[in-house]
Amino acid sequence: MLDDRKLAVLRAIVEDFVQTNEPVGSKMVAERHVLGVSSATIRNDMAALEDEGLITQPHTSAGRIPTDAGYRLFVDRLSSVKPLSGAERRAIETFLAGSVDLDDVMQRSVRLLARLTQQVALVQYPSLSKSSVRHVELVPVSPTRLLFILVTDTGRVEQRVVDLPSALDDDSRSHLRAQLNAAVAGSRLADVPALVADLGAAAPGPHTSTMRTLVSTLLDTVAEQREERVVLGGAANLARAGSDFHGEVQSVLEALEEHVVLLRLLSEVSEPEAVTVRIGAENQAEGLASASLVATSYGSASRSVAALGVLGPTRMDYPGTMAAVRAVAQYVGRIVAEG
Amino acid sequence: MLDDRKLAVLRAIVEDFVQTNEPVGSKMVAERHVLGVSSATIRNDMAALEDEGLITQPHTSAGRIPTDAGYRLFVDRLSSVKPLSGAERRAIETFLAGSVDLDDVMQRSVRLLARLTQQVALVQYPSLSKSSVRHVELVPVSPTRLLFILVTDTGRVEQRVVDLPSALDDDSRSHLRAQLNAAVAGSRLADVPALVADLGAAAPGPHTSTMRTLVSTLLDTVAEQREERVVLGGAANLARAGSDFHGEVQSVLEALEEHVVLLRLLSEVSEPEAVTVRIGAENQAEGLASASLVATSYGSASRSVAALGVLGPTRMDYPGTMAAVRAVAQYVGRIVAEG
DNA sequence: ACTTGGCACTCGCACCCCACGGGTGCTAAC
DNA sequence: GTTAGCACCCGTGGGGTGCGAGTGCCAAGT
Repeated sequence: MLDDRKLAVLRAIVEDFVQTNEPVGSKMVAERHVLGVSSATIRNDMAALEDEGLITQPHTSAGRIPTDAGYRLFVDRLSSVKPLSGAERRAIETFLAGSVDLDDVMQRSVRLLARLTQQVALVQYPSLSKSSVRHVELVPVSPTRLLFILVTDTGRVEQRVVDLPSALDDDSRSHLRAQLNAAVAGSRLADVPALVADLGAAAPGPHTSTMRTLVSTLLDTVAEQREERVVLGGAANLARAGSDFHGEVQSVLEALEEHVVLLRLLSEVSEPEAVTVRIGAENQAEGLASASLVATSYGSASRSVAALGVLGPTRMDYPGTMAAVRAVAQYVGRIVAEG
Repeated sequence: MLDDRKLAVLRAIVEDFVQTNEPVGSKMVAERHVLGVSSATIRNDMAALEDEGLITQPHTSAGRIPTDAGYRLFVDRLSSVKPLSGAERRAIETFLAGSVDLDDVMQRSVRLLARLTQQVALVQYPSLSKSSVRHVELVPVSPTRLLFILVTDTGRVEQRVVDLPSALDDDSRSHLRAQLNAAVAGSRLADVPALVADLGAAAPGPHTSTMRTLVSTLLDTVAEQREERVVLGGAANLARAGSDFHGEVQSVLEALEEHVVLLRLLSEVSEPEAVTVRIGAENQAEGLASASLVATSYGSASRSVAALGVLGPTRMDYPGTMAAVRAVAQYVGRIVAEG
C-alpha cells in the first residue's frame, strides 16, 4: 500500500511544509525533489497518502499538509538524526560551563534550549524521588522555630520553616540533626518514608514530639505535590510561531502556566537515552492540540533524574529539534551528575 | 484652558474607551454621561483636548482615544481609588493564607495578582540588600567542598556550593561558622561588606584562606547581579489583550523574559505606600511602548523590601488595577514581615 | 499494471467598487 | 458660550470578478 516512493513523497511534503509554511502541491514536490516521476504520478500518490490519513488539504484545491499521523510516520521512519554543527556544540558547552549552582544550571539550560530551537523550552528540576539525601540541616530561627533544609546529591536544596511544639536548645538540635542524618543521609529519597517510619516512635526522649514534627516535615517535602519543579523559557517564540497555532496562542500560554500539566507530560517521556516526540493531539492536555513536545530525560549514565524538552507547533523541524534536545540533555546530565 | 467640563469629557472618554475598546465620539459621550451639554459642545471640548495632546483620533472621522498623556492626566487627577469588593479582599486573604515558605508566597502572589487584574503580574523577591542576615550555615558536601547557605529575615534562603582551598574538619567548620555568624548575624546585608572586610585578614589561623573564600562567597551572594529575583505569571492574559498591543505581543513577551529590565522598572517605583503608574513610553524599555506598569513596593510598615505590580496594555482599568496591586502588596508585605 | 500528459473543474485570494454610517468641523443662530 | 444643522471625510464591509494554484480523472503510452 505504501511503497517507498509514497513515503518519499510524504517526506518531501513534510520537509517542504515545515520550511515554507505553505500547503505543498504535486508540482512543487516534482520539481524540488528528484523522484524521477511526473507530477501526475505524485498526485496519485498524494491521493493514496490522503486516504491513509497522513496528509490533508486545508481546503479543496490547495496543496496538502501533513496530519498528526503524517508527522508521526515521518518522525518514526523517515527522519534521520541531524548532527549538530560544531558551533552549536561549542555554544552549548560554553553556555553551560559557567553555572554556579543548580538554579543557575536550570536557568541557563532553558535559555539555551529556547535559543537553539527557537521554541518554548521546558527543563525539569531533578526529581527529589530520584535523588539521594546528601544532608539534612536544622537552622534555628527562633527558640520554637527552625528552618529545615534538605540537600540532595543532585544539587537541590529544599527548605521549609517549621514551627516546633516546644523550645529547642542547641545541643538537642545537634542531636536531632545527627539522628536524622544517620537515618537518611546517603539514601534515595524514595526510600526515606520507610527509613524514618520508626524514628518518630522509637526515639523516646524529651524531644519525641519535635522529632515527629521534623519527620513529618521531611515526608511532606518529599511528597508528590511540591517535589517537582519545572522552569520554562522562550515563551516569546510562541508569538513568532503564532500563526501555526491557529489563533490558539492563548490556550497554549495558559497550558504553559499549568506546571502540573507540563510535569505530567514530561513524566511520560520515560525511556532513557531516547528522545520522545508527542505530536498534536497525542498530548493529552487542554490547549496543546496543535503543539508538539520533543523531550528526553537527563541524568548520569546510571539513572535519569528528570526530563527536559521543547514545545512547539506541530509544524516543526523535528530532526533538528530532536538533535538539540538530546545534546542539551547530555550536557545537563553530565553537569548535574558532577555537581 | 482646561475647565472642569473638559476634564469630565476626558474622564468619560477614558472610561468608555477602556470599557468598549472603541474610539469614542462626541455623541456617545453626550448620551452615556450626564454632562448637561449637547454633543456639539462636547465636540468643541474634544477639539481642545486634542490640541492639548490628551486625546487623538486613530484616523480622520473616527472617535477619539486617549493618548499616553491623556491616561497620565486621568490617573493623576481624575481617577478615584476604587475600593475592592469584600469578596476580593477575602479571596486575597484565603489565597495567601496557606503559604508554607517564601517561594510559595511569591508564587501564590503572582497568580493571585494575575487573576485579580487579568494581566501579567510581576512579584519581586525581597531584595537581599534590604534584608538582614538571620543565619549563615555551612553544610559539608565533601572534605573540600561545602554548601554555603544564607538565610535572611525576609525568608530568603540563598545557597552556593563552595570549593575550599583545603580540607575542613567538623570542628573548624563550626568555628568558622560561629565566626561568620558573630560578624554578620542580625545585620543588614547592605552593611555586610563593611562588617566582613577585616574578617579574612584579621583572623590568623590555619584556615585563613578558607575564611577568605567564604567571605568572598558571601560578598558575591549579596552582589548586584544575583541578588534580585522576580517571578511573573498570567502571561496568557497577554494573548487575550493581544489586540491592544498593536501586534507587538512578541516584543512584550520578549521584554518579559529580560528579568533585568523588569527589575530595573520595578526598582523605579521607590515611594513607599504609593502605587506608581508608568504609562506607555514612560517605560524606558524596549518593546513596552504600548504597555503600562502599575506597581508598588511592599514590606513592613517600617521598610519596604521589594516591589510588585502588573503590566498591561495602556488601555487598562487603572483605578481597579491600582486597587488590586495596593491590596496584594499590603497582604504580601504583612506575610513577609511575619515569616 | 503503472506512468504520463492533458483537461475540466474547484476554490481561495486579492482586488475593486460602492454604499453606508459614524464622526468631525464649521457656521449661523440663540 | 452653547446649540442645531449641514457638508464632508473616510474606514468598514459586502458583493462581484479574474487569476492561479491545485486537484481528479481519463485516455494513451510503456
